[in-house]
Parts: sequence; C-alpha cells; structure tokens
Amino acid sequence: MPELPEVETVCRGIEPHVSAQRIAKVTVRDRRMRWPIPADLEQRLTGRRIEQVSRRAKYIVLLLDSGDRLLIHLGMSGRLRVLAPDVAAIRHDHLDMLLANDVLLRLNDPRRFGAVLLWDAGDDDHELLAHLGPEPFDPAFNGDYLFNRSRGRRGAVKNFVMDGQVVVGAGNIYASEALFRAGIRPGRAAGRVSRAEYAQLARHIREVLEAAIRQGGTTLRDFVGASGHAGYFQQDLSVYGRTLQPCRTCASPIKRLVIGQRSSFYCPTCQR
DNA sequence: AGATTCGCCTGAGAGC
DNA sequence: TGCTCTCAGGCGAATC
Repeated sequence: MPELPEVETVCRGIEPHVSAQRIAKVTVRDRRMRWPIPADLEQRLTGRRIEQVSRRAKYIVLLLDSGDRLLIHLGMSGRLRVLAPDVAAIRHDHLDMLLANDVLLRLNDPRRFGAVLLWDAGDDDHELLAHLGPEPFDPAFNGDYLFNRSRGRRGAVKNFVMDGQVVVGAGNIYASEALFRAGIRPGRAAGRVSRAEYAQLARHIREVLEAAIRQGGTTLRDFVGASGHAGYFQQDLSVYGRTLQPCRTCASPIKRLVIGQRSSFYCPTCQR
C-alpha cells in the first residue's frame, strides 16, 4: 500500500524521466477510478510539457506548461511506472502518457481507489488539497502543534495523527511505528497525551518517514520495471504486523488492537 | 466540531 | 486444483 514514503519514492523515480518532457500521446483505457478520469484529460494533456514533479501528502503533482496540474493518487494498489513505449497493456492499466523522449508513463490500479484529477490553472488550491494539514517535514509540524490541536479530543491518538487534516503522511504502518518509538499506546485519548510526549511523537513521525524514504518505502513500488518486491524498510518494522512476536526491545509479545476499523500494533510494556 | 461508520474495489492468502 | 471466504486499507461522504 503506497504511503507517503512510497509516493515520494515514485516522484523521485519518475522525475528524471518525465521532467521537461512533452506529452505526445495520452491513452485512457478505463476511466473508472475513485472518481472518473476527467473527460477532457486527453485534450488538456496532449502537447503539454511537464514542468515539475512534486508531491503534496500522497498526491503526485505534475505541473504543466499550461498552468494546469495533473494530480495522481495511487490509492491502495496504484502503480505509476516508467516503461518502454512498446510494452503491451495489461489488466487494470488505466492511463498511458507517452512522452516525447519515448518514455511511457503508465498508471495501473486494480482496486481503483486511486484518482487522476486536474487542478485547473489559475485556481489557488484544489478542493482535495485545501484542508490538508502540514507535511511532516514542515517546521510548523512539531510537538507544540500536535499538543495544541489535540486539546479536548477524546478519540484515539492514533486516529488523531492519521487524520490528514492534522498532519499528512502518517498512514497506518508509520503511525503504529512512530507511536512505538515514542512509547505511547495507540488507543489513548489524543487530548490526554502530554506536550512532552507529543514532542517525541512528532520527532518520531518525521524520523520514521525519513528513514522509510531513504530506503525506498516499505512496499517498493517499482517504477522502472515490472516486478514489485518488498522495500527495505519492511525489515525495520518494530510492531506493525508482528502480532504475538517478541518486542525487539523487551521481548513482550506484540499486541494487535482494532482502532477505528484499522489494525493497530503495540508493545504493552514499552508503550504506556 | 468531533467521532464513528460506510462504501468503494480486487488480489492474496487461508481453509476446505 | 479450485472454490469460497476473509481481510487489507486511503479517504471522502454521510451520519450520529
């Protein structure tokens, strides 16, 4: 499942192949995604040049010379890959962009939780990005910020940090890992976590995401090839998916708990 | 406003 | 081998 580090890895991976390239041909095979791929996508993209590749939360943002921005979200199962122009399409291939340098940028998404959207030139913001919280690497994201935002909130601290309006990029895996590193149980009420604990939590959210980006993500989304294999960060997971396995710090069995419909993992000894 | 639930999807893995 | 069942999960929308 692509989380922020995977999306960042994809952005860095495609950037040298697509930046400053003109889009020669656009093929949409299946418009059905989370929202339908816009009907005027082909017309708005064809002939345009890609000026910049960036990321906001888990959205890939391609800035075009028209001023429009193409937003791509990979959802749960999306893959964006750089291929040779003659690679045959397979099931669940939704979108092709053939670039002037003969690079084929192809989006495949079996579960269709992903999205392809246009952010119109001239619009200050896009509705889906307008209410997002800070990036975890933004200096504005720190312990005091989390502490202030969380006062009065009775929901679980794990849900709080996974809320994209609070901070982006702390998906299920990384939220669990950061809470472990900070020694905070995931089910605690967000409003009852101390300022000092939030300072640790903010630091660990940032660090765990940075470490994962350095290693190319937990689930490596292979953008220049066909095979997908586990990213190196997988082996660094302390609690996620390790139910009943011994804590690497204290050997207590890791517990699994469902919070807000999602699996959460924690060490009952190291986290309080 | 905050918290909770629902729904969208298909592939992987388990069980038989 | 092949079927059925369960689970996974980002995140917007609806509801409480």
